[in-house]
Amino acid sequence: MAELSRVSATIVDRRTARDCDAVAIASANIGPLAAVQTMVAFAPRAPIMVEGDSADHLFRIMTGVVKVHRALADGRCQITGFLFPGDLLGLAPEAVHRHGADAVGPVILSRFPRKKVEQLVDVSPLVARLLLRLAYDELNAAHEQMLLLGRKTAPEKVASFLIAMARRTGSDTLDLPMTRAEIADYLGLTIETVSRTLTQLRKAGLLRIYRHQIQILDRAEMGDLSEGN
Amino acid sequence: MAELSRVSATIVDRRTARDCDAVAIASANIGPLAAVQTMVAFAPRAPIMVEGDSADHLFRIMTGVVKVHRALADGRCQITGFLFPGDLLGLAPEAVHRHGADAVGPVILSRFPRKKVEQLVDVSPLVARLLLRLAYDELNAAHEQMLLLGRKTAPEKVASFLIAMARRTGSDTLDLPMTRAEIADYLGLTIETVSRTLTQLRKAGLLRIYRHQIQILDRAEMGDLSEGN
DNA sequence: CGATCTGTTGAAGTGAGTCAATAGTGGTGG
DNA sequence: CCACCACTATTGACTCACTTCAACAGATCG
Repeated sequence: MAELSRVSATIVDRRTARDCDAVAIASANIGPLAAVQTMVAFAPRAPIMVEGDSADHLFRIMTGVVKVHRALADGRCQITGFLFPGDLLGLAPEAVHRHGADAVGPVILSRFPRKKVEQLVDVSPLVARLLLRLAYDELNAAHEQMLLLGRKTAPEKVASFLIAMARRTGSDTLDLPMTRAEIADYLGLTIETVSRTLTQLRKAGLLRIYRHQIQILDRAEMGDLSEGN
Repeated sequence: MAELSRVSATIVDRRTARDCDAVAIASANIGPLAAVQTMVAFAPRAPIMVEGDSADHLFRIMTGVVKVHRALADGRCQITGFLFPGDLLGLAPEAVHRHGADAVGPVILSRFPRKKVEQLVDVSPLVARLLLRLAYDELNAAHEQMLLLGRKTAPEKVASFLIAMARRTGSDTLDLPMTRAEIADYLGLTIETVSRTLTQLRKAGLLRIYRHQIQILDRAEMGDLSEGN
């Protein structure tokens, strides 16, 4: 793990109020776990978990965004999810990880020993319920993404992605932390198709784009597109 | 729910020894739940759950195969998974189902009230662990399928599917219960592409095909193909 | 024994990928 | 501080894997 020994002050200061809120909310949920956590920071693009790593820690995202992915032998990559402040990483009960996880931008995580978490599940039905709830939310998201990957067209995929991001942040003005390549690997497309589709949506008057800032102009139209209407 | 009042004897008798074994194994796992179960039977193609149904029961597949799916407004469908004897259905803790489930062939399920299950989670850490384990297994399968849907070619998809089915049954001779249309909706392809790809694999000497019976002749080659080598 | 559903095969079309050139951007060091 | 360099994004021309449309062949079932 490419772990940074010290957290740069500038990295922390750049975080938005929204991130802090999300962390605060998640802290309330995690309850008894708070006692045994350690902080860890990662530089942009640093690998947090590698496929095959032994899985002996649970992470919670404090600031920044993490991508979780699987790859084929020849390098083709599918990003299975983006994790945001408050989300958990490394819950799967396997001995070794079946997926990799990288920092998208600068990331700060809190880390718990997995054994402690498992003990808590046995002791506290509240923790068990929380983890079950989170697992099923993830499963639901995964199934939704399977529908996207298997059956949606490129414009529908991009629209779905932007709408989902807007729903998460609660704003129609997005500041995407990920590159076009990462969006492509998330949507099962190529960078070129993502780029072309974005300009196509812009020319149709649905978006305004300046690099990673994207503003959704016609939310209704975008919503219809994302659902295949 | 299109529920049959009586289970036809012929349906039951047609089940294989393998199915019965799977059920026996699953019964051992489910432990305390066994006391509150009811049996329900469904005819081939009968809907078991409809998107939007209230989710107040948990099912366990006793015999037969169930497909779980999501659809877009215009009818495009993605099958998110096939469930086999021993598998659970309807665990998600939402008030209403986000997915539909249909019987593929004749199906017998055992049904539990959801409230009872939730009570058990609170009382028994063993049940909590079991459900968590199952949820993460499903999540892992979903992520693997996302890699397939987003990044694999048609031959790789079909090979992956057949290898996975062979792994599940423990035999290289498969008797697929699902139609080409269902395979297509599971792999994000069309019926025609599934059909063409199967004949292509057959002509390459990797398969032998007679309708729903498929025999994997070259397991190594098929495995390589499924992993993108 | 016809009607209907499922599966196969062929021909033609197309959405997204590939290859390639160019234009922006951001970080680094002289 | 700015000039360079490497990286990211956009755009165009072309290709191709998969889809679509269509015809037909087997199964299955009343």
